[in-house]
Amino acid sequence: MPLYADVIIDISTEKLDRPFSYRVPEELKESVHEGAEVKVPFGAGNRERKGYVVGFSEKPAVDESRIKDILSVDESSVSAEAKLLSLASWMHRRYGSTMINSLQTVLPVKKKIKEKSFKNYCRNKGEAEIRAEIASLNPVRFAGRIRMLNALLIADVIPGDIAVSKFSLSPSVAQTLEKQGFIKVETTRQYRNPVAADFSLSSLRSIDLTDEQKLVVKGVKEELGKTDRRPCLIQGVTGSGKTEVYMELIRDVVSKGKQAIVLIPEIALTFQTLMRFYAVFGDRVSVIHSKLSPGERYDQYERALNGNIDIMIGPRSALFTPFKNTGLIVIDEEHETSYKSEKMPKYHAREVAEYIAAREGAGLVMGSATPSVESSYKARQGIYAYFKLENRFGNAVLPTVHIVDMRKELKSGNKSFLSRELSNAISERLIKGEQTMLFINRRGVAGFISCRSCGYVMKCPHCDVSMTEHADGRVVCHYCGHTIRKPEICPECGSRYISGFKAGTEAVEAGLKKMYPSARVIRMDADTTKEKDGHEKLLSLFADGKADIMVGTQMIVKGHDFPNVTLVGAIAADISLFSSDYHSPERTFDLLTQAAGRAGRGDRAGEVFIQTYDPEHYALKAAADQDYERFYKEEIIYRKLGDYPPLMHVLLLEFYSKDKQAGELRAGLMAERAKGREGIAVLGPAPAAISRIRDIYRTGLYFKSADIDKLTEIKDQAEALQAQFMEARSGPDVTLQFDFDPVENF
DNA sequence: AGCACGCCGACT
DNA sequence: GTCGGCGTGCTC
Repeated sequence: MPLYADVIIDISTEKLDRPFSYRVPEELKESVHEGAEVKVPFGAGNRERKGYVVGFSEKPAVDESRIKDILSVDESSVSAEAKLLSLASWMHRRYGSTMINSLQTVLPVKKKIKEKSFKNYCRNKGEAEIRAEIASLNPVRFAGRIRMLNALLIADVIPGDIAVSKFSLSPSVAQTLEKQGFIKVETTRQYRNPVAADFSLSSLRSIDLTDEQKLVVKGVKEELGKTDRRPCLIQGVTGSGKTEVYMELIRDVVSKGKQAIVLIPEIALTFQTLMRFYAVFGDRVSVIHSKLSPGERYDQYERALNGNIDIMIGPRSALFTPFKNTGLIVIDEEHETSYKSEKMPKYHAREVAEYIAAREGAGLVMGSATPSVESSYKARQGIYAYFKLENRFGNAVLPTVHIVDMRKELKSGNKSFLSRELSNAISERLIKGEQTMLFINRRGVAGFISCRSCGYVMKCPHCDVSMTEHADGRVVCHYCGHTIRKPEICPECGSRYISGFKAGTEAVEAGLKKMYPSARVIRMDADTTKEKDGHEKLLSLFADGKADIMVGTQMIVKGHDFPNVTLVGAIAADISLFSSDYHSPERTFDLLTQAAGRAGRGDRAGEVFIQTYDPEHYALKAAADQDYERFYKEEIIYRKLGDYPPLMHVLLLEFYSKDKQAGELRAGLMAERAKGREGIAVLGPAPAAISRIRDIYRTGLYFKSADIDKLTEIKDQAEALQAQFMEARSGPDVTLQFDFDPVENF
């Protein structure tokens, strides 16, 4: 039986960014594999081109007669691209996404490539000659050539895009003109460097390490020098100088001719962080982040490929930097949930980094003030090497943390969102001219509209969520964008008492303005930071002392230091604890620990108030005492009791369908097939927490096992079953996604 | 990107 | 007819 391979051709054109089928000759069957670099004949001229195998099929996708044979396989290829391709193939198998999805995750968008390589058409003959040529040419037959020659009389050099757009230059005309020697084609590639845009360095800074940092650097280097090196976890309190440790390790790796990748959560990727790296490593550093255009992004990819840079800083996608010889991967703020992808393939950067590091023989270093329970567990098991940084720079004093029991407040008649203690503290700061930060956990506190007579809550007709009232009188669904005008009367009972409850931050902002009319309040949430530099603008406004109080969501807790902030309040600390997600206590702990770290970063001691309806919760108490150990010990017990990671692995199958029954039916079938297997627990199927979005019904099916391989088997089985359904094309469409050790609530 | 094909004016 | 430039569309 003939075998066909899907090959993507290595030509940087948008239109070719898809696979082509090729026949695998008998003698190459052994050596062709997913991710392999192959030579194939391409196009009418059968020109030999480089390509990469991205998949296989037994049936030809197009008419058999059109399919050509693969010419050869380059087995020795260690090109960065081939490595990325095989990484994509690994992710495709590991996380159960389609090969195309994996490829799109790993490879940059090629479509903006035109902006990257400029073609310039330069005049190559004298004016007289050109005039003579124009005069001799028939103006009707050679219209294209004359247009171009005339243009050359005006300008010596004509950029390619202008030639095409203004003089409608076709490739055949350009070719003829070049052959006749009238023009010379120059291709310039210009890389945009997002780092060095607006400053230059006279000299590079050196790295000064404290004794404690030196010790950690030494320990990590020793570990990474071993042949059976383990990933290293550095637990360092805020302000202990983890970045210096990373930089020294990077300097060492770079001096050996290797490259380094530094992962940072997008939200923490500030200009300051970047500057620190730039000051030490100069323009051998580059960065990718979400604000870069596809073109700029692609340029950074090329710069890495060509060996123009040694260090890449960025969010989880920076893992796919095509370095020739990656020597070190650093994951800063290792516990951050943004390292888990929400799109297929739903990979975790930590896991992929481990895979890359093992394959490349590179070191993996992770750091956090509050490591994830998963990583801490591995460190305690000896799977990770563990290091600690305990000393802070200077003499920063730990803030005093108060836990405020909001139930007592309510009993004594205080119905406001602020406890008396916290509001007293705010008044005090206002008088002293010091700043206050108040944060609210955004989850579950989006505004909604309800009827006070009958209790009707307005829901989106397409999603299983309540709708949110906006300031301009519109009512919007935050999941699908469905927008309607706010109704005058309750559609259920006709009462006029239907009104909106504002989203958390908005309500708090309004409340504060009422309570402290003279205070200058800044609100920072998804709404107010929508515009391009909204985030930075608000932060610098606050840093410059142009506001007294900043209200916001999690985003205000991460990143910037404000020396004049001496008071931090968590308005409703336990909202996230109510979520059924097993990560909630951990997230609450992280958030509160970080929030507490915001208070008193200057020389004045800070104060922190944690308002809660659940003051006895271990996560809150541990955060108040800034006691990671205690939190971990308590948390790991709950994880054990609940059979959650890191002790067990979870696989979530997500079924999406327009037809409610079809999704449930298929989930039920797959649950049935998997039942009775040893060492695997099956939970569900059950409707998702949000059971419908955009008219698509969502059903979840969970599997738990201590052995990740067993879950992978389940995934493979489900994939095969799904493929059968796709083939049969019977009944309504049901799509299936896989999520290993899910982080977000489904 | 590069090649072929079809269109259309010009010329034998 | 048929030659050849020019623009368009496809490449397994």
